[in-house]
This record gives sequence, structure tokens and C-alpha cells, in this order.
Amino acid sequence: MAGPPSPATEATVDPRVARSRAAVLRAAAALLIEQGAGGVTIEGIAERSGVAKTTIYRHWKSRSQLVFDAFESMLPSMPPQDYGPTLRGQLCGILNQLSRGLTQSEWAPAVPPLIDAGDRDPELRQLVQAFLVVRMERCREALRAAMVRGELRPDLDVDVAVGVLAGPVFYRRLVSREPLSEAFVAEVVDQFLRSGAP
Amino acid sequence: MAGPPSPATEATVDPRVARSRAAVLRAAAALLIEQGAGGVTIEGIAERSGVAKTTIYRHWKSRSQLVFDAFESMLPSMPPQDYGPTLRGQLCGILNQLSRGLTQSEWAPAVPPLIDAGDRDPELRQLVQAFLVVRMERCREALRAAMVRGELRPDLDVDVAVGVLAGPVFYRRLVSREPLSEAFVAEVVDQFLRSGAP
DNA sequence: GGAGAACGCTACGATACCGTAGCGTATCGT
DNA sequence: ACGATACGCTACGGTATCGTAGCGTTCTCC
Repeated sequence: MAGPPSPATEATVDPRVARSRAAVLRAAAALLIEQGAGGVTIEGIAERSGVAKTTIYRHWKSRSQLVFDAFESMLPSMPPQDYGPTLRGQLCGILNQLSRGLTQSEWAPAVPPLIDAGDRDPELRQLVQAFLVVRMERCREALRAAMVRGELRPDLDVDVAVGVLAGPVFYRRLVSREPLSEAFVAEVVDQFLRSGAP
Repeated sequence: MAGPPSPATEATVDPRVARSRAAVLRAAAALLIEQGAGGVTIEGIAERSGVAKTTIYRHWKSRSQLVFDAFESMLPSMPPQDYGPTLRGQLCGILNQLSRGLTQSEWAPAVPPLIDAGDRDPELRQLVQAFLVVRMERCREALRAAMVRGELRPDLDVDVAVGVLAGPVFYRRLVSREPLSEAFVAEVVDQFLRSGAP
């Protein structure tokens, strides 16, 4: 009689542990969003999450470890999506999703702190990097597919293209703080397409 | 007999005051650059500048005031420059200067903290804004002049164009962290010109 | 239902800052 | 030279975190 209902091969997690971890990460992410990188303190997390400071230290060696995990926990969540058959539609869809994510999503306020923190902490840098690369991978795929179809110049540098497309969106969000409308995105995409014709 | 050698109409500043102020601002800027926004503390500035904490408080009401002044003190310094007669040369020159400023200048490390801080503090936001707007004004001028000369489509939106040009540079510096070469800048400019032809 | 793990609470000592006060000294302006 | 001013030093009281320890309680898992 092997263990029937209970676990199996993998380690089963004590629900108390899972609950504590989740609550802590949620609180840490919320603090990051609301108060920036400087606002993420163990004591603040403890108060907000209802998890005792002692327990937090039982799970994480140091604050930086916790902050790292908190960042990581808020990164996933990108629904796969169908952007339609045309390159223009795909690029507009991706960039609009990006611009909404940067301005209206729950984690939008965390973007500047993440960029700042990433500039100083190598581990974090890598994490943020990976997050963004994944997001922009969609863009790359669309561009490569279009090149195969002959809709773009065959000598187009995909990395440059991604920068040309996503750059203006980030620029408005982080630097000029001008409004990020769909019209702006469409204009950026159209300019790109005009310059990238084969 | 009016005061002959001494001042005159304007307030003459006690050299001791000038010296303290300068030392404090220099130290504050250095701390900002080295340790980010969180590293700028009064005690740190006092230690580093050799100016007593008491004296600092004699000059600045609050820390945020001081931080503001420190930011401001490091912003100026943009040598006027001749970028040549062609639009392409002008845009490449401006963007190359921007990219060097973002990656190699002494204040380059302060950029992410400034962007982060600007997202939370309205006063700072305005300051950083102004700083960047001034820098990009060169770009606007060049674009408008080219439009007058008929080298660009007359319906070109200058604000969008600035975003399309500067965006990719900021993107590489802040987001993707890919190298910022002159070749990249040239590619961005060329793509823009190709799409902006009249 | 019982052993053991996880948890919450309280309390510490240690730092790092804040912003202020008092007092003696050095420097400036005239 | 001398009064005014700016400065440095030391010392506070106060707040916010850190990271740890002890101890009793509650929940899990078998």
C-alpha cells in the first residue's frame, strides 16, 4: 500500500508554508508597487501580510533574497493572445499590450523601481532582463515571420527593430511622460513599416 | 562715497557659505551617482563633504529640498555644438551625444534613480522633465528646420518623431541593456529618414 | 490522537538616520 | 581691530529597520 491520496514523488508542501509564502510575496509586491524599492521592508511586509517577522526570516535568509522572490512572483501573467494575421495588426497589438502594461496594469508603478534596482543589483538585472526579453520575444517572432513572408527587408536587424518599436513606448512612459495612446502606437508602427518595406 | 571695492547692488555671498553649499551639493551628487536615490542621506553627505550636519541644516530646510538642489546642480553642462548641415548628421550627432551621456558621462549612473524618483515626487518629476526637454529641443529644432526645407513629410508629428528617435536609445540603456554603438544610432536615424521622406 | 513542524507574539541589542541644541572657534566684512 | 556670521563638534531624543531568541499555541500529517 503506497501512499494513496497523499503526495507521491514530489515534496508535498505544508499548506501553512504555502500560505505564508504567498501572503508575504503578495505583500512585498504590493509595497513595491505602492512605495517603490525603498518601501519594501521586512517589518512592513510583516505588518501588511499578517505573517510574523520571525516566520519571514524562517523562509528567507536575507531581505535581498525576499525582494528578489517578490519581484519574480509578480512577473509572470502574460496571457497568450492572437494578434491577427497581418504584421501591422500584430505589432500594434503587442505594443498596445505593452503600453497598457506600462501605464495601467497593477505592476505599472513598479517598473521604474525595477529598472533602477536592476542597474545596481546584477541578480535583479538578470531577472528583469529575462522578463522583458520574454515579452519582446513575441515581437521578434512576428518580425521574423514577416521577413520569411517577404514583407520586410531581408537584411533587417531584428534587435534594432525591436528597439525602434518598443523604445518609443518606454520613452513616453519613463522619460517624456506624454500620453500613450493607441494612435501613438499606430504611428510608431506605421513609420516602422514604411521604413522596413522590402 | 558709495562702497567702492565691495559689492554693489546684488547680495555678495559670504565665501564660507558658497564653499559649504558647493561641497554639500558635490557630495550629494556623488552619493546619488554611486548609491542611487536611497544612498543620499544627510549624514552621508556630511561625512563625505566634510561639512557638519548642523551646517547643512542651516542651509536647507529639509532633506528633500537638498536632494532637489543636488539633482539640479548636476543637470546643466551641455556644450552647444555644431552638428553640421545635413539632417542625418544632426540627428546622428544629437543621438550619439545622448547615448554617450546616458552610458559614459559621470552622471550616467544617476539616470535610473532620477527616473524612479521622478515617478513619485512631482517636484523632481518636473525638474527631470525640464532637463530632458531641453536636451531634446535640439532634436525638435533640427526636425522643424528639415521640414521647412522640405526634407521631411510636412505632416510629420514632431513629438512622435522625437520619441521614435530618442526612444530606442533610452530603450537600450534602461531596458534591454544592449550596447549603444554609433552603428545602432545610425541605423535608427536611417530607418527614421527612410520612413519620413516627403 | 499524538509527535513534530510551523506559526505568532514579545522582547532584544545593534544600526542608521532624522532634525535640533548648545557652545566654542574660525573667518569674513568693514 | 572688532562685531557679526558661519562653522565644527558633541550630544541628544526619536524613529525605523535589521536580524535573533525564547516560548507558548496551532495546525498537519500519518
